[in-house]
Amino acid sequence: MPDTTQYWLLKSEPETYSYTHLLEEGEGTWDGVRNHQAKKNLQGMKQGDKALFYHSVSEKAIVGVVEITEEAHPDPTDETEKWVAVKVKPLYPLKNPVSLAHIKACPHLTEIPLIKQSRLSVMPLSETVFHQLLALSES
DNA sequence: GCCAACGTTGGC
DNA sequence: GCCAACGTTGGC
Repeated sequence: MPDTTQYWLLKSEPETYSYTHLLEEGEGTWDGVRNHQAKKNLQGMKQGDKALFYHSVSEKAIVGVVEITEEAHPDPTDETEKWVAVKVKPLYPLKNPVSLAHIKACPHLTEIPLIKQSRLSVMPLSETVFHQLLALSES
């Protein structure tokens, strides 16, 4: 079987839903998305895909890696049944969180959606970028 | 606290 | 269909 894993970045305010919280729960539903582009990205996710977990606002850093455990289904928090959610489980936290400032300091990473489209909360990453971002945790 | 970037709403 | 007003997100 060819490896068809796709890579993503999920953004959350740690005060609302933190990686620590996800670790405690063991598995979490990624709901509450109310943006069409983010929705489209959620619908593109396949079970087994990997995503970076980014804490926005107060931390502004990538703090961990998660895996998609359930593909897009109706968002339980949405009464209109227009929006979708996925389920994720934590894989491992990063030893050193990768800060936004650190990412911005890398010339080869200035074109990623996290930088160019700061308000998007669910975005695709290429495999290369995914690994480049993880590598920053080691430097 | 401020502001830029977007998205949504509603008047016309 | 256009656009002003307003709300939200998120970086600084």
